[in-house]
Amino acid sequence: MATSPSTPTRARGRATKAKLMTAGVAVFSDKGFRAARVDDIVKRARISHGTFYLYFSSKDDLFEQLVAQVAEELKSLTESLPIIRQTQESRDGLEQWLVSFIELYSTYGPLIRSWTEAERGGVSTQEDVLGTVADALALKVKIRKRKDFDPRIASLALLAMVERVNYFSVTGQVDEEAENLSRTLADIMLDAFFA
Amino acid sequence: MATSPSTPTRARGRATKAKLMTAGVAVFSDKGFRAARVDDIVKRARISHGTFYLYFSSKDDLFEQLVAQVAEELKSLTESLPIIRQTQESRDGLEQWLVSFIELYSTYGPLIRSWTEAERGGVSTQEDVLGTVADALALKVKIRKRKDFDPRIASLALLAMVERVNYFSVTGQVDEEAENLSRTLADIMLDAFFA
Amino acid sequence: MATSPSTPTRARGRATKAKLMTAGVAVFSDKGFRAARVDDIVKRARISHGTFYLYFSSKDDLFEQLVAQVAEELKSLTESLPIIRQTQESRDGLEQWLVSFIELYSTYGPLIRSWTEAERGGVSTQEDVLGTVADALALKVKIRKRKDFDPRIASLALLAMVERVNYFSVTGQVDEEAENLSRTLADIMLDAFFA
Amino acid sequence: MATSPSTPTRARGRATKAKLMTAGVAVFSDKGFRAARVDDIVKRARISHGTFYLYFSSKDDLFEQLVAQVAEELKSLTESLPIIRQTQESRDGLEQWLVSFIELYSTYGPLIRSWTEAERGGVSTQEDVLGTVADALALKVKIRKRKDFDPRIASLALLAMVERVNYFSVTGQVDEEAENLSRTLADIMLDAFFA
DNA sequence: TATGAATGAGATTTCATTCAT
DNA sequence: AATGAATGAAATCTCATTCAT
Repeated sequence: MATSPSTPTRARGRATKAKLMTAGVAVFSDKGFRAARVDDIVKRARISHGTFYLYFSSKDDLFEQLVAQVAEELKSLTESLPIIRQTQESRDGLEQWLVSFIELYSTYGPLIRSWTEAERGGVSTQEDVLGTVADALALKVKIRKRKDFDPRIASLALLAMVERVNYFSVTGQVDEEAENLSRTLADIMLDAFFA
Repeated sequence: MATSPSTPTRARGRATKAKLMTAGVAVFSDKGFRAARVDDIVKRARISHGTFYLYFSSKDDLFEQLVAQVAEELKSLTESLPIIRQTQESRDGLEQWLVSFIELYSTYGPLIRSWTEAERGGVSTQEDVLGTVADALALKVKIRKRKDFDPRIASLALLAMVERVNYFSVTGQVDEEAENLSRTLADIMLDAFFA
Repeated sequence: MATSPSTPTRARGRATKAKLMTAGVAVFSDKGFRAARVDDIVKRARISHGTFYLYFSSKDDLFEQLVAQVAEELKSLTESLPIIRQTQESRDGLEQWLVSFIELYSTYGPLIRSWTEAERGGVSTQEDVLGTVADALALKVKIRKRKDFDPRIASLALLAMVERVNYFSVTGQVDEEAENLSRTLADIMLDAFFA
Repeated sequence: MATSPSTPTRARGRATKAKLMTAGVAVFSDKGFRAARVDDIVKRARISHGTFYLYFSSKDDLFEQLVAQVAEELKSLTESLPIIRQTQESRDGLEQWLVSFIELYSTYGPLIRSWTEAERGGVSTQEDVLGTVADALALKVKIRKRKDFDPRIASLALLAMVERVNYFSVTGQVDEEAENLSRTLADIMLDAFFA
């Protein structure tokens, strides 16, 4: 239908749009895509109902713009992933990277979780976030082939673990300090890869 | 509001209710709680609209009854979890158990994923499925204390991994045979626990 | 459930809400609470269906707000009731007051009659309109104690009579001019009180 | 539509029908015609849903049969009303009659109140119960014409009073013994008629 | 650029009545 | 004569989007 309205040109307009996007992350995270009401978003942004459609052509449009934003940040993140070998250096590098990963997930995790739900036409599933990162990870892990599984699955498995534990950490179902978690998880990952 | 209508007394009624519950699992899994239409459910069950409300007082009610059913099955599953040691026997037992776990997830996984979305009043999140099973697993794993993490987190992490990989398997983003997966995952778990 | 939506801030909104309340009185009066359709109300107000729920969270909510409005007007009415003695002055004052009472009943009588029907939880019955006014009346009537009845019952009885006759007048089962009625009723009341 | 099913021929059938009518009085009285659910009625009668339609072709049909029953009893009541003059004998007779009237109202009052609500096609209003009785009463009262109102209005007014007070007595908003009430009301009536 | 109000398509829910046993 | 189950038309309510100012 209507294409996304043009980007606001003045400072005030940009500020309004930013407020709406921040509110969008919060509300989509809280309630999921479907349950999120445009009303919830505009209330949280303290913006009027009509103004929303000045910046986004629809609820979908807002979601897509948020996704694009996350994708952007994810891209830089995966690109910063170091080569992983069975060395102390790698361990430190991986741990460091996991801190960033977890940080990103603290902000966007629940939003990403609502990804699937928002898919319209089956497109988004393939653009799976974890899958993408896992593929990058698999390429960086210098691991010997094991007869029973390939690195891609292992990467996916381990990232899933990271994501989930972090999710529990964010929602308070597990209370460990972030720092602690990343070390623990780095340990498990390396143990698993190089068992 | 209205309380859940009484259980049907005759065979025909019980069959109808069962049909509706089966259809419910399918539709909630497909679309998530919010997007699922009562209409979708009754159409799939080939039952009239009004009949739905003969057995469930609302869409919420159906969901809650499904959750209760899953919880029940999960309970038996966790109870059947064997003690896990660093032996070949344990490996086989765990692998076997994972097959059951994965099977359960094949049926109810997507439903469980729509859990959060359906929560009304924040109750459900705490009754997290994985969390519950993870706690049971932690108790069964005979593992030496590692300085940096307790078995509960490890269990949770590993189950998260299992769940996620299985989810990818179900949705076709990873294609491995179930049998293969369970062995792979059992390997990773034991490696991680007893590294 | 949902709480009553907030009051409109601008003139147009207030006008719309007023239109809906006026239509509500008419429709509830015509058909009673249960038989009244939200559809009837919005059609009469020439307002769209969705707008109704912008101002009232439900049919119940509209009814409750109308009841509150009636209660408000009744309060002023009872407060304006003069002291009643066996004098010509009192007779005139009472007659005058009855005119107001009848006028109020012409507007809200049928609505008040649908009170009982709408009661949810048995609250409304006790807040009986006539009862309230009768109590006020009993306090204002300077009457000697009669051995067989107290002023409160007499007041109630007489007001009931007034209400009913007026109702018949409104529905055309009795055709007397309003002016005529109030004099007649004032006569009967004073005769009864001071017989 | 369907005409009323034929009267049951056997004892069991008659008992069932009686149970349904009793339940009908109770439920219509409690909730009014519209709000009364067939379900409420059959539950109270401890009869199955389907059986209801064995005896009554519709909810309306039940109501009409109940009305007919009340009308019957009312007819005998009005016929038993004595001539009323300004004598002690008349006072006693009227009081006695009011006892019967109140008794009838204790049973059917709330049902009669739901009369108007049930009217379909404006027929019932004219068959107003009080109106009918009032007319009978007016004929029996040997009263001199007052310049300002005719006996019919006075009768109606007074009966309305009687009905209403009795209604309050039934619902517990006034607590006087029935015996007491009838004397009080007889007093007011005669005072009013023969002031 | 911003807003409060209005809209209406589409969802959920109710309940008198019919059906099969 | 009795029953539990099924039906579907009609009602209530929701909410993304558009409109007028």
